Amino acid sequence: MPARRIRLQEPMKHIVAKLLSNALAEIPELAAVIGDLDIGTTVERTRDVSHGDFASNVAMQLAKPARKSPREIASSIVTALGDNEQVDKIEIAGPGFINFHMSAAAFHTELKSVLNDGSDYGRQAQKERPKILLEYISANPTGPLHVGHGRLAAYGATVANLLEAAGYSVHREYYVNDAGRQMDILGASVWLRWLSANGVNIPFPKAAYRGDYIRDIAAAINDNGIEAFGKDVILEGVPEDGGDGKSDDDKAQREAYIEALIAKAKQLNGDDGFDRIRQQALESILADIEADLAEFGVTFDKWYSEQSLMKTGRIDDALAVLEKRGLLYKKDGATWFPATDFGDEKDRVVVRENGVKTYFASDIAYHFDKRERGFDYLIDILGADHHGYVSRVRAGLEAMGYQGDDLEVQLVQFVSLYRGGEKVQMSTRSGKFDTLRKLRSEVGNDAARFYYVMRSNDQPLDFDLDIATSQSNENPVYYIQYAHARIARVFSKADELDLSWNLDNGLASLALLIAPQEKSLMSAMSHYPEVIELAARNRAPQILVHYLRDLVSDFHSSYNAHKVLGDDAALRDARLALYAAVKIVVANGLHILGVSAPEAM
RNA sequence: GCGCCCGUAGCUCAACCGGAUAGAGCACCGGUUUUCUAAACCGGUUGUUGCAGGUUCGAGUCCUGCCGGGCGCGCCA
Repeated sequence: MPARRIRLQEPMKHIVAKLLSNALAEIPELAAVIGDLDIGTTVERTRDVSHGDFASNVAMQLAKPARKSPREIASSIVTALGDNEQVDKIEIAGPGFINFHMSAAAFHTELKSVLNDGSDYGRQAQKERPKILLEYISANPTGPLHVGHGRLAAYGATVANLLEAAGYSVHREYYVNDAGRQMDILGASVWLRWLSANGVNIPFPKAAYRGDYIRDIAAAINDNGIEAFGKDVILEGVPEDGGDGKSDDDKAQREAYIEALIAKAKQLNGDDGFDRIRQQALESILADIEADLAEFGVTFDKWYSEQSLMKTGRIDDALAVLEKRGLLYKKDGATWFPATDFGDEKDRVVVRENGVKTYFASDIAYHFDKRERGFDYLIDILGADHHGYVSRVRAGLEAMGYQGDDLEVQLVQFVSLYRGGEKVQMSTRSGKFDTLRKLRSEVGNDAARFYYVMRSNDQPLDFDLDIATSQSNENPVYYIQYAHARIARVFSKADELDLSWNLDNGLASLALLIAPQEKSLMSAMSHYPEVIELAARNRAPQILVHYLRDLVSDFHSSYNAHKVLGDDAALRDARLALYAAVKIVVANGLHILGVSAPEAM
């Protein structure tokens, strides 16, 4: 089989932009006032078919600098545009829009590109820069992922796919908070559950990790060398646990209790012994998270460990850089970073009075390290509750000598599950439906991936389990997948009927596709590369979701209106060519969303 | 109190660095298959874009104030 030649076709929109640029270049008085206006951004798809296929508002944009009326400018541009085989008609309309009616030949060319490029259709040529580092999820490794992390996962993975399709190099990274106090709490939690399983029952701290998975980890750890100390030995000198209340006293007492037990765990097991428990717990949880995500189609180029950041001295290095620049000061025994000098609202502690470096110190070092590793542009995808960190991490980057603008943060709002019209409670204790794994097993990976990105990330998401699991027309993910399966069925039916598809004949007969449904389907299909570009630029997967639904709707209309496997071979082959192309576009779009494109349903 | 995000049709949501008459799905009503998958299609109804101003050729989109909701404001992570 000959290698298929991949020719990365520019989106149709760029064709129009290029025509406009060429025309403008021929009009000196306009060329002089374009400035940094990007002609491409003036071109958009029309909403109304009577306005043609594309419209540009460039004449309106240039009206002010050129000090002429928009229509006058439009008129001279249209004259300079002249004739082109890809454009049937150019009109000036409304306040000064230039409307382009594309030729059938232009759409046929696009259809051929789809068939030629196949799974690469819609992919743009590789850009050298910026090299993007996309960090997402980065959930603490203290337990299984919950449904909120699922949204971060689906959103991050899809944005990464979109950016790659748009030609960027994307490095996917998960930051593992495997250092610090919470790891101690995790270790102590597992230790106490292990003791309990070995007959030593210590009142389980309210501030510890209480999930059942902790017992499972405790049961599974290699406990060689761990000793079941007596209750009185362990509790000696340890204060009582605090109450359930939200008062500062209760809180402080709960902290004191777990803190004392952590100290005891280290003392009795030795630092090495406790470290072994802690690391086993961590590895077990990380393995679970990684497997969970892999099943969900979410993978990373690097799992970046906070421990490694410490061990390699990068945190100390970062603090040394700040120190050298005079950007650290002492107050109340702690070391502070003057974040207010860089636009944050408060100064921040980087080393606590007790000598322990804060999470923020790691964060500065980590983001500094990202830039030092050669990534030009950093995107962090965070839960909406983390928005307070944005300005301080930016401040850190700036203090380290980079631009704050090098860091973009996309915040993802919370997820609520609904079943039977009722909000599903997700507290860990009543915990019917808290984990991503449970959600995936109930609704399936496809529906979960799809629903998570169906809404804009800055809107809270109401995830309706009834709709996501229903196999009906209420469920958009099935609607789209069904179109793909339907097309696959047409081709297998053609084989059954011995109506083998002649591609060349089909391509030569595209001019027969003149039904309104077919024309709008061809037009819709040609949007795809622009949709990818737009969705990538806006970090907005829902744009792709909406597009696919619209595209598929056009397909279903066409399918219902026109029988494909008819007697007229030329028309049949042309329609099969169209459907083959639609199938490719649907598959490509679903692939970016991480949703399967089934051949049969 | 201060900061960030949000407010669009009965419901859930779109709307491309500001563009032409603000669009879909669901729900509701009626219709379509001797034909390639009816998980489909066709037709019908839905708006003071939270409120009030401002910026301009043009505002759901930008600015100001207010109302309503979410989140954040630790020597926690």
